[in-house]
Amino acid sequence: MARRTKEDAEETRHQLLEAAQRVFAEKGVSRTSLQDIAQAAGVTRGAIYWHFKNKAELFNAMMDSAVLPMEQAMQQMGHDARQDPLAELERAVLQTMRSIESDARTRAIFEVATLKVEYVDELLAVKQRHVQCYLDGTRQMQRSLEDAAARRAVALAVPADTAAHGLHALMVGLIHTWMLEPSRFKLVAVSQIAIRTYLAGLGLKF
Amino acid sequence: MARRTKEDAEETRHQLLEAAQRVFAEKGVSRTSLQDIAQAAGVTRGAIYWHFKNKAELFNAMMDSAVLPMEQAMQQMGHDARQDPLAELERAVLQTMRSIESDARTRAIFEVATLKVEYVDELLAVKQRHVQCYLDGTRQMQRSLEDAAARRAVALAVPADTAAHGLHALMVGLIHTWMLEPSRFKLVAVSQIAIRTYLAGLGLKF
DNA sequence: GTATACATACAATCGTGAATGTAAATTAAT
DNA sequence: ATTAATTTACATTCACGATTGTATGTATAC
Repeated sequence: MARRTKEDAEETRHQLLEAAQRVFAEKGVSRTSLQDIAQAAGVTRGAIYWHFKNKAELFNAMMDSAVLPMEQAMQQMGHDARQDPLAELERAVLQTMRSIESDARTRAIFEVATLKVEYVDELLAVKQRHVQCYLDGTRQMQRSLEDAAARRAVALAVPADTAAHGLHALMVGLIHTWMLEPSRFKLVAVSQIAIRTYLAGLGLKF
Repeated sequence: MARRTKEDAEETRHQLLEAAQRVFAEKGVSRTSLQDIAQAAGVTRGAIYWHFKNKAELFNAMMDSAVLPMEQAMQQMGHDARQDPLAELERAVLQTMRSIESDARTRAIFEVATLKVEYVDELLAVKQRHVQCYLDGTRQMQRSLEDAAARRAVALAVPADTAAHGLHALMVGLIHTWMLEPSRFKLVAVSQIAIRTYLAGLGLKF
């Protein structure tokens, strides 16, 4: 074939990301060949090698398309001093859970990230991004918890950083458990109860 | 080579499981060939095909060697009516965490199970075993929570099954988070605090 | 002697990356 | 405004190594 317009190129790039998400979720990352993705996107492998260096970079780009929006949402927490930091925290967490439970794209990408990829070799960089995301998340949570405790004039039952680790682990565990068997419970509903239970244990009430 | 005694055969089988654990943890499941494992065990692929049908069955056998003992420990919970079910629950959970944090074999296998395997195709059966293990675990936890509440003559703050889901998710999340970056926190110490915090939120005190 | 516990050899497939081809879109020159 | 030159955005082809499953060989324990 031949040269297309820039908009067309962006469109095929987008199609490739969509196809990758679908096929990765279906077959797992290591078992899908670039041929599989190209075919699902209606192009050949040549197109992939034009837009991405290799499978790892394609995978990275796919993750970015889902994770970047969430990171932004997390970053915005705590910027409005009039809001209760606890309410903001809960809102952010439940919004994430809602996306995972209801949005097919987000769910597929989380499914890949939790069950259908091996974090080795080239994909170690992706794991490092997860680590960074996790560090940022716990730091943000720690601040929210400290602010909430101060506003309520109570002391946290445990050190704030440890409390944040636990809260983060609770989120991660809820997502992983739900991914294992989504029919077992309602992610948003159970998450809300679990988080409020944990916060209550810290001495924080709504 | 040639026929060896039955004890020798068992020994090579054991060596194969050990080698599989090491190499899987190093390179990920999909990227390790049976040749890699055979070489690490000091035999050839023929030995593997003699003892196991294929890579999936070898993987299954390896998981069993680590998971079966833990399942037994969980099963034994609640069989002694004189013990506080909450103390038993905590003991079981922390024992698991201790194994993961201190025992290299257990840690390697959990590392593979959480970060270095894709649950697709032939390995879907392994995922189903995880699901079963998860269902058994939450059921057991639910019973312990109900018993503990009854013994203390208090009502749980939330439905028992939901409470169990949350507690299980907390464990899973702690393990996953720790695996991502073990240097970030002490697994046993943080787990104890997090679990006690959650239980306090349920209205249960030690 | 025979079944066992492997080792060795072989065929067939698959995925990758690079090389090469090519038609259309852009740009520059006239 | 044409035309020519040059990129662009892919498609096609090829060489190569890596794995897998199986088939067959073989020495030894029983």
